[in-house]
Amino acid sequence: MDLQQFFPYRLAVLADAVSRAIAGVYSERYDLSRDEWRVLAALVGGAMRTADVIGHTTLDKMQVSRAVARLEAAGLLERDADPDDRRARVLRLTAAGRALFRRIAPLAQAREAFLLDALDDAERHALDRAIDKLRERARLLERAG
Amino acid sequence: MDLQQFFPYRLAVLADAVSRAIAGVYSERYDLSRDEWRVLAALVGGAMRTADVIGHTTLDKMQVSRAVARLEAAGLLERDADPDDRRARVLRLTAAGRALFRRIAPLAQAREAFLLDALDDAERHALDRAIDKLRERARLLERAG
DNA sequence: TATTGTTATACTCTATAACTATA
DNA sequence: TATAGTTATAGAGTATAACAATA
Repeated sequence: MDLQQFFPYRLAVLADAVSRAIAGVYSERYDLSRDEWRVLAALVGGAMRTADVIGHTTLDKMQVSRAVARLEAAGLLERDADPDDRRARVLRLTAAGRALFRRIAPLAQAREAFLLDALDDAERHALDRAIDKLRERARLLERAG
Repeated sequence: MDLQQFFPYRLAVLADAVSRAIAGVYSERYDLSRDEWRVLAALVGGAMRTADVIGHTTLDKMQVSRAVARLEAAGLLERDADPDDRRARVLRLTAAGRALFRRIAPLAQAREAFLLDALDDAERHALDRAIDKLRERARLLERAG
């Protein structure tokens, strides 16, 4: 067995490199963590409850809670009580939060485009389908333990 | 910008799921960390120096040093002085280390096969090429910072 | 002086669970 | 009694650098 050819290894190495490449546009310059960036991206489309952010991000409730606390402290996000269920919180970006996202998103998208430019159309579509299919199978294996 | 459709996000989510699926075969059952598993896999082909393991795994010298210390304590690996350069160490799996790898590798490869079975030949080849091309571009972006 | 590998330290992340306030 | 979200805490992983031995 050759580690270099082992698909899960190659995928992990690639994903780490891509993550670092994207983090480059938000971590040092804007002092955001990956989780904070994800919460920002989830909320830029509009306000939602913590539980909905969890559903949109693969973050768990603690990760969201911490990311939200830091974003709130930085003035990028507000928490309001949900009138329908006062245990819940409605999360909403502030103008500053939206402005920050609008500065970062084009840089992140430019890097995404640069990455995908390496692929031809057939490769891009195959990759797209492969990601969905593989994720489904990985979920099955995870459940198996 | 939709996070669900953002390629780096989808890739990270997939790679996490695949990593957990593979870790399932070595972490709980055999109490190995991902780094220890990688060092084991790197050395199963034969003895090599710490520096060579670094080159074969994307681990850095500290990660290798710690993984090696734990594997040695578990009797899975030996460290010998390198006669050519007495600063260096030659790392070599013990019989127990090789036996452990031979128990785990088929399970890991079965999971890899199960994942890749979701793809047809064209998708598999496209994915293969895409991984190499994307990794190269990601490296360029990382250097840009 | 530079390099191999180890150790130290501080920092971040993660996982588990206890907790508050509602329902 | 269950759920939404927060806080606490311990463990694992990460990053930086100082260090000993050797080149």
